[in-house]
Amino acid sequence: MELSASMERFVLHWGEMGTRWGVNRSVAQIHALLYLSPNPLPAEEIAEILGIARSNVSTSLKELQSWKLVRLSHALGDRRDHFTTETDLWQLLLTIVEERKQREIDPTLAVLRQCVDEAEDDPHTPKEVKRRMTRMLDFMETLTTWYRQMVRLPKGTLVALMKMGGKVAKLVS
Amino acid sequence: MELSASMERFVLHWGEMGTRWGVNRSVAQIHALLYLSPNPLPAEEIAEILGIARSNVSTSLKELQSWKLVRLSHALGDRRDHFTTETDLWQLLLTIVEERKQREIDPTLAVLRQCVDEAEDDPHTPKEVKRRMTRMLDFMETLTTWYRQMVRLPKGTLVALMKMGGKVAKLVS
DNA sequence: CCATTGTTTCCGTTATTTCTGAATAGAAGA
DNA sequence: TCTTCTATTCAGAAATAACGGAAACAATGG
Repeated sequence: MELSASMERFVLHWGEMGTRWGVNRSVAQIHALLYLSPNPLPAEEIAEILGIARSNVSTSLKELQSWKLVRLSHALGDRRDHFTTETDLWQLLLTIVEERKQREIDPTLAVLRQCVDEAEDDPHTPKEVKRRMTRMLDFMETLTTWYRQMVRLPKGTLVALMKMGGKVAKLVS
Repeated sequence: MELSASMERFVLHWGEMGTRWGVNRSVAQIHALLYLSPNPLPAEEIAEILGIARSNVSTSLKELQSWKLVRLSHALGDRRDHFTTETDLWQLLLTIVEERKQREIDPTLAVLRQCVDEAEDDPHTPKEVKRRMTRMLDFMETLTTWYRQMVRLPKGTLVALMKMGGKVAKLVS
């Protein structure tokens, strides 16, 4: 496959965005390419299209697989692995959020609990500081509780709720 | 100010999290420190506490100010600038989201529109690819529309909605 | 088995980012 | 005006991350 101008723009921009969110450029580019590609691509071809080393593609695909963003597939009569990514963007979003939660939010909650516990009866930590740590913990717990409930809803409900936008506010009043 | 063990843990972890989200370690550490600090801190003191160069603190504070996460303040009889950060975490979240939207989402939408336009009558871009670009654009527009409506609600309403959790789903059925 | 094809790992190189210390600029007070 | 205190800028050093190529490894088919 040869990239058209707009495909190239898409892929390059995605790579750029990746770096701003803590994902390296190659990884993000590969993800973008797979998202656009109508058919699964073998690593070799990804390397060619993006002009990066085959080994780099291998590493990046492993990374993407660890994020559950890329799946393996095979074509008849072809020994090579082919790769695809989720094309349902709602599902994609949920996967990314879930994965980041597990990798970053959960450990952060653990650290916060540890901080709050440790500070509890430590005379070196000012009262106000304890209060702020506790507030941060509570805040993040509120958000994750909300997240857990939202993620459990059927996807259709979720989409419908979002499309309602501000109208949900009526519920509160 | 001297950091207690739990304060140090908090600050270090925050720094670590920063790097995972595209914010550099010093910037995130300074933000964490200011969040904990009961009173505004001068740059000099921040440098001492965190053990980083004064110049680095200056740069990082500028960065934080550009994100609207840090404000300047002054103490009587002290020529030095002092710095504080938002302690209302809802407000903090909104600020970060708004800023990232402006810096990353809006430009991405622009690029996506450009991609879709350009691909429109370009024979080199397969039909399916066009469809996927369009789907991405629609998806991100749906999310930002939702965001714009949510952010307009009074903070109390927002909090209340979130605390309701999955119960809002009743609205849909 | 062996040859071939495909994949991953490893390590040195390159590129990028972050950080520091020195120099500079700017304010405030004497 | 001169001095002192504070803040910023900047060039290079240090640290980190990304990348490529070679070699090792694994799987398949003959």
